[in-house]
Amino acid sequence: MAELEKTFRPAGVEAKQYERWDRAAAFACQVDGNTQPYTIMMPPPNVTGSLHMGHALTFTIQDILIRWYRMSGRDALWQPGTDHAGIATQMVVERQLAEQGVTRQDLGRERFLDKVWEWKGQSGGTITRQLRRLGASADWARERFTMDDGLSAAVRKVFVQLYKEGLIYRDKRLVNWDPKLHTAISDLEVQQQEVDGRLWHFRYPLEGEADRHIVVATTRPETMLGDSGVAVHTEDARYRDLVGRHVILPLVGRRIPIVADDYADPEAGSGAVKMTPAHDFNDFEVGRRHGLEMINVFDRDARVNDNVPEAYRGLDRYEARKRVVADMEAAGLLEKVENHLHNVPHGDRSGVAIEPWLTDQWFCDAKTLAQPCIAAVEQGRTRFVPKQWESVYFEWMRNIQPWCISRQIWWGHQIPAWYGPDGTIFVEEREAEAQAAAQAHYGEPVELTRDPDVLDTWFSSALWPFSTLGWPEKTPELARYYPGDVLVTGFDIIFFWVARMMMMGLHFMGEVPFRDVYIHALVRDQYGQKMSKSKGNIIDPLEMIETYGCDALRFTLAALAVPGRDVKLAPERVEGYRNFATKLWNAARFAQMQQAAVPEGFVPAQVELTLNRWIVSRLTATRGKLDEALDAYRLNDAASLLYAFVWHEVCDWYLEFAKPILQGTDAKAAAETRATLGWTMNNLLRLLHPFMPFVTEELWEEFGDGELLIRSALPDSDPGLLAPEAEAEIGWLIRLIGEVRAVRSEMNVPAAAQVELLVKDAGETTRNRLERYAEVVQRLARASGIELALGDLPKGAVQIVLDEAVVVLPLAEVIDLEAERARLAKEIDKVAGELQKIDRKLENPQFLEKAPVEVVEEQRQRREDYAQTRQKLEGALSRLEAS
RNA sequence: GGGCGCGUAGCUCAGCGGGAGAGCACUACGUUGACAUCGUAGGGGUCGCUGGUUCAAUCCCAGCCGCGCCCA
Repeated sequence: MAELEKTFRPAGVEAKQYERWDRAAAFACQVDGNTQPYTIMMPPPNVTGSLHMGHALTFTIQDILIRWYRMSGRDALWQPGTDHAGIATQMVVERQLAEQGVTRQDLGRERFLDKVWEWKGQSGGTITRQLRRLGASADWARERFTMDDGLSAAVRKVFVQLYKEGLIYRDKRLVNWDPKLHTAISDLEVQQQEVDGRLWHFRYPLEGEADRHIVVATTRPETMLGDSGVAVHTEDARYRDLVGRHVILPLVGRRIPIVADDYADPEAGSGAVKMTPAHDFNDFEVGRRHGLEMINVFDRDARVNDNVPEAYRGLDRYEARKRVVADMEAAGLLEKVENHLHNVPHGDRSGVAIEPWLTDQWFCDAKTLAQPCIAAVEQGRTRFVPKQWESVYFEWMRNIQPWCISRQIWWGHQIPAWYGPDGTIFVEEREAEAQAAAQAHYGEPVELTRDPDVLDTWFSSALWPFSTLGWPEKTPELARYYPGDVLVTGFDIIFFWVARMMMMGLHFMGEVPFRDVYIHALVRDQYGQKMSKSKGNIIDPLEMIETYGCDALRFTLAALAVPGRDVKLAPERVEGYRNFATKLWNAARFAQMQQAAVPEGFVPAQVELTLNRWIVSRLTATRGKLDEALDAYRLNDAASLLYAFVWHEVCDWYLEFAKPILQGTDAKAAAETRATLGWTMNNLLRLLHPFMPFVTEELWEEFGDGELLIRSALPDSDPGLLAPEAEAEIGWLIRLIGEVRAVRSEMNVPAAAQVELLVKDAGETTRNRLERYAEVVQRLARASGIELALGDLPKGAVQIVLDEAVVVLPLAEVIDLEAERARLAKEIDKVAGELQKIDRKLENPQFLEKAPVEVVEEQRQRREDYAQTRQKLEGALSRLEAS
């Protein structure tokens, strides 16, 4: 490889390396292989989507895991794809048509769907293209779309089977109706929004006692047109005599009963509540209990319909509200109006207030399907990380409501249900089968009409963990990759994906769809605010990639991905990790200049120099800790380990210590160090690759073995490579240099000045080490020479205590004696303070008796170390006083 | 109202029973051939408050104060 440039330029490298991986089919799983699979089902992003920071986080995490386990020797499958996003996609295409003045009704269903497919062909690949820029190593050859033929067949089969098992049914119930999009939506697609509203208190006159009233309060006056009762609490003494009597509904004139029901809160307002069973979920339940009439007063646009007095018909619900209030006031029946902050349900796509509306819809019996899902998590067959999310999951699953799965739109899986002339329903996978069933039912062929509705998009997403593997066919993929190892997603999606994939997976596969569910946090801005267009605080991942490089963004996200905590992102963080990439790049550049390379047959266990044994040991230790961190989904720990190892061990010390050897006269030592440096680069690139795939693959061209890094193995984790004695020795060396540097700096010794080091009281080990590392110590501590101090010390010397020895810097000309005295005194104080704390413990009989022996032993050891240090420091101080 | 979580250095956060840590920011010095997207050193913390448990509490428990999120 040509000489590396001075800085790493991500742009060209990213495109080039991704292309190499792609060409080599490096993302492909090995269905016929015999290694253990590792499977991640990518929660399919919305086909209309484009990459935002939340995607960047979740897919970076998934990619790190998949690359790590691929390099661990597992047969990795990361199944990618997109979902068809029924409402969102239909809206996009309808908006385009609207620009040409065309509605979907103008085109008709079939031609409209052609348009949607056309749009999907042109624009549906945005998000997956952007995922590639993020470095996602998904098995793109296996990409699926929820509307693919195979996945659609799976949807029909599931629908039919659940219908025949009684777990899907048609029912007339209140649903969340979106009056703008004209479709029902599920509870989960409804967002509560806080609204500054009003609370109107109305007087309803009692039947037969027109001057006596019962006061009800409402935030939605227009719904009174559909009132069919008033409820009071069973125990409410104020109204006891009124229960069973009637009021005359003002403006309408309807006679409606007063019922006793514990839903009415005696503490709230007057204690009496109006009941509109056809337009409120709570009222619906109360109405059912008391047989109240369900009076639907709105049409599909939420305009008042013909079930009300003529004056209000055709009014929009908000116009109707004004009108009702005005008329009530005019009639003297408006008692008071209060300001009232309350939550109003809004459609998450349309943004308009949802109208609870009585319609015929298809429902899925989620409660029944949820039972095995609850058990699976209770039994630990699926595990949440972090664990506390279990309770959110349980809470949802245990209180789950029927799932409304039909949507009154065109884009999606049309419900495989046909109606006979008398409305009899025939649910079959294909029309011919429905025809046959109808013929059997009626005794003759009849004309059937297909249900025009489509299914909730999440109905098909729920099948993703097995439909993408070929189900209902018994494919080798299905046998091999189900269940998956982990589902990675944000907590806001537990109900959408996790819960529903669990339901369908358990029901149709008889086994959980994934062993682990790793829930990560949301990405917020640096102030902890949710990123949103209206706040203008969006950080665009693609912009970050362009500015700092993909590796920097990925490493940042990994470093901030603490389980169970929100990710607060600031561009400066990305910049910092860009610097890290540069640091790595320059270390590699140095290694290249030194012609570092792993020679044929190099065995790291056989290196002899302590320095080389040290770095082999450190790398091996780091690798072990990385394994633990990844296993626990602690990507932030993994990122810090890598950062600290590369920067603060390899760059700060190993390279510096290696320099004199590489440039020295001992050819054997130089050769071994060149080899070990090559080995170190080679192996740290492997460790870093899942986190920073591009820069590492690029450098691998220099330090690798000709194969692609993405397909290489992680380093050997042989504990035999650990070398505690080498770690002790190099640790001592680092401390020595650090202490000398600190003292020089504190004493304001000019950086360029060389200072002699004298060492007093050195034991044998220290003497040997001093001899061995004289050259590096001189170089890194800017020492002119190192001598053992045998006789008297020079006057005005600075003294450093290092274990049993005292390092002396004769700085008579430079130092301020008083300052040095103060420095030593301060250190003695610090050490004395520690000693005092330890002594208090050791003198406490309770401590000696009750604390574990190893803790007591540890404290004794610490005491001894501190005592030695204090003695040495005091010696140093008295020598200073004497001089 | 119910539930979950968070308050540790100026900022962003690790740690979560026995020695207060990192990154960034800040200050001083420094271009010695990998790197100024850098190097060396340094300052900076009653670990929100109050009690309790314990030989020992930033860490466990309770209460309080402040903040966030989810569900109703």
